[in-house]
Amino acid sequence: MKPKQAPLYNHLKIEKQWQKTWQDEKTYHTDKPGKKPKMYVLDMFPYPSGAGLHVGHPRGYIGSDVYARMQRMNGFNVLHPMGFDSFGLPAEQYAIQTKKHPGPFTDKLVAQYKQQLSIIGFSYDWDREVSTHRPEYYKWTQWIFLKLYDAWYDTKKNKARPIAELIAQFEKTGTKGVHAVTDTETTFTAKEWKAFSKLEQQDMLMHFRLAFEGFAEVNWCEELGTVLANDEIVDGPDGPVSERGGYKVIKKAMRQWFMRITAYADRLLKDLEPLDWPSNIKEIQKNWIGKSEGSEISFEVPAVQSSVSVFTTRADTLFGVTYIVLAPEYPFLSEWQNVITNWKEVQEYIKSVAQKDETERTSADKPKTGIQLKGITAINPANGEEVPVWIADYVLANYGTGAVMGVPQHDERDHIFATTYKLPIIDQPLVDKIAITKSVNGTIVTKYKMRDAIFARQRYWGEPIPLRHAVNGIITPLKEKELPLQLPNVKSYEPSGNGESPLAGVKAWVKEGYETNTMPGWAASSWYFLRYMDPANAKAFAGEKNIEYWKDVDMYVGGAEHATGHLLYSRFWHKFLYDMGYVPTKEPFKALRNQGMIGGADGRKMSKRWGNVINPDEVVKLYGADSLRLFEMFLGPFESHLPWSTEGIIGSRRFIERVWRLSEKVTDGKSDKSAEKLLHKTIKKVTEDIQKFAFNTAVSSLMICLNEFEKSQVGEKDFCMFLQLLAPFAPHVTEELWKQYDHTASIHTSTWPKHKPALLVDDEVTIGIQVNGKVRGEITVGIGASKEEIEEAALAVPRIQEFLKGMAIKKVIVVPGRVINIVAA
RNA sequence: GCCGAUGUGGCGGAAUGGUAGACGCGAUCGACUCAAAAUCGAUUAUUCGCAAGGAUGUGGAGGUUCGAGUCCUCUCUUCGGCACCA
Repeated sequence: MKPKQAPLYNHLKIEKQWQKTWQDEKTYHTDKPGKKPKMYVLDMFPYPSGAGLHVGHPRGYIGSDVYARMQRMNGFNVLHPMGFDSFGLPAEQYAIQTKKHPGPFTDKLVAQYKQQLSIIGFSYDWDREVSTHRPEYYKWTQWIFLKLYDAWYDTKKNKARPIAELIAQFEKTGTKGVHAVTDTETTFTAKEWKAFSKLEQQDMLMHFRLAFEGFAEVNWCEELGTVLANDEIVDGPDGPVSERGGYKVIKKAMRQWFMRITAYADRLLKDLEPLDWPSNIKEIQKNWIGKSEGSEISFEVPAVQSSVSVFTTRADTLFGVTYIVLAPEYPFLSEWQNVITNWKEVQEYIKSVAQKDETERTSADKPKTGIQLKGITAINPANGEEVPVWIADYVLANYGTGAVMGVPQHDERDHIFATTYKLPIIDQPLVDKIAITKSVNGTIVTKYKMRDAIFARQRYWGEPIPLRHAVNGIITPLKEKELPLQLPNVKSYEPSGNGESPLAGVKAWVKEGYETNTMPGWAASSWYFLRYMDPANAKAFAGEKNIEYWKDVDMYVGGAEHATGHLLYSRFWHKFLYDMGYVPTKEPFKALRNQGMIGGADGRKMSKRWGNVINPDEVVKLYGADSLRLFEMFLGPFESHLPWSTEGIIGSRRFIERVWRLSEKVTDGKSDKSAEKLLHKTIKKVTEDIQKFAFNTAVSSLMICLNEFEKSQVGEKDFCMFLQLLAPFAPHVTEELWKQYDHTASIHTSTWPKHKPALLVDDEVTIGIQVNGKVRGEITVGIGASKEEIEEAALAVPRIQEFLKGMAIKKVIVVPGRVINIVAA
């Protein structure tokens, strides 16, 4: 029954009221693991910043919410959670400036953010909210870190294993040869292993652990007394300077923690293939991992009774080698100094290269420099020819072997170098790569461009790394029951001035020997999706039953900018957890969709600087959350970057008002046949479109349906089905209208409509008539009309006869239901 | 430089090789109104024409096809990713 008198559409009242009801009644509550099929729909959780939301931010959330809502109505047990990635820079900066603890400030930001989200009407199960800066959460981030610390990668079994098993192997049989992942020479017997000091054993094991300590070049600013990220540095007149203050920035090797993501390079590449991800994201990850297959070939250097091993993907050009080039950092250079006759100049060259920064050195279009190592030559193993040995800064020390063979005839860079230094360029026939590699005793190898990831920040507002350093250098991981290792209070949030984090200034902390680095931003976000499965669990990062049931994320929605960061790190951690038996799936995110950004109406990025920021709170207040949601979905393809349009949202608002007004003329009886037929077409279209994230065309088809409804008689049942189709987009207004038709339960837990196939078929169809491929008219024919009948009818049209006058019909093509093309000359 | 996208009315965009421009915004005209707003109706790719109707048209140049926005070749624009990775 419809209400006697419909009130005016008041979005403020309706939206507030239903948001409260949904919250009170836990309409979007996720069921415990059971028989119901699961559907995990996840948003990339936000990083709460003081700036708050603009209308571009919720776009992805709206898309995933529409999807989640339809799947809920489809009968799935939907897990659709939200949380906050709450460690990081904004709160850190705030703490430095105000000298106040970032905790309360972060809590405030989280609350603010949540408030902004809540008025948009998302169907999140807020009972599962997580914030990564809370000790209950980061206890498990630390726990996973310890598991990584206590693991190594077994390249034979191609999986991670506990480090204890490696130690047992060392004690029993020792080890032999070069480890494929770490490139470390480890040759010792069991006896020798036992004779190692504790520290030596620790150092050796450090080459195997998946979380390990090492040294890395960082951007160091002496004046600021801190390490800077790449984007905090700008180019100055004499090399790089800090963005803030313009102080000189140099490269400095510092102790760091790392994650051995390179151990997983091949699996990260291979397992990408079957994922339902946007192809460009897969492509970006693929390029980032950068697999290349080639050969390692050894060139004898008789003068020093040694050899240089080069890596090449073009072993087939081996006969064209005219010189060998080493990276300036090539490890054995100083051992050869007595033989190198121009050692002084060589040394100077190496020094000058060291002063250049990374970007200066690696920009492809800068001139190539180098210097010959006089006094030594290398022997080409293919033909025994003697070739000169050079060092040059276009060769990178940390890729391949740090040495390359120069083939100017076939390599552009070598060609430039050879031309610059007047080295010979010779043309030799190509040979078979594999055969030549074998014949010169080389090996076929696979290399990756991807590097191990630095896992440390010299900042306060991050997870403490749960390790103790003893005075003698021995590192002891904390026991599980000692977790979480909570962040201590500090006097100053500023970096310490000698490159260490503010934790280094806490006496009690240092006395305990705790690690003073904190974890990077990507630690917490690499596993948060698992925590949502069982967010309150105090005994595990998530309970087994929950993990078994929820398994992985079915639909993940977020920005494409995480392609080589978060999305890669999460996959790495997940694979590790899989290897160790903690999760049942190899991949965390089965399907991924990227939302496009919304720019300012002026076509520029939405930013305070341009004064083009639109605040969603104001839009919601003025037009309503339903209008905002509908408009953001209608604006254009989900993945496209689109400009905001304040005029445009009026169309969505009008649409909702028209739906509201239509409800007044809905009858108890049946709908017109035409209206009913279109409704069922719309059901099919909307269902398919939401399924494939084509929200803009789904909304468009709802508009088309409404246009027809306004011209027809519409029955209550059909109108309610229409409301159901609209419900994921405009949850408030549809709930309000739905409840006016004697429904006690929420529209959002109702069953998604199914189209009747019989109603999709039309009796008649209008098709175009083409003459020689040009449209000259149209006819309406019965759906069952044969090709002959259509042809006859088309030829009977006077206008067509006019066109065909004086021409002979050569051929007639009939495409049923579409077009008829008459070919004549 | 390499890899991947992208280009359609005034604007956002739609279109399994089959009637290009759905849907929405904007605009123009009309109805309602004392008037305005809101609402409703009509028109709205360009161009020639009084009209009927014609010609042109999906960045550009070719091609395949009865038929191309869609497929192929070359090329340009814009945007992302990587960037001396041998």
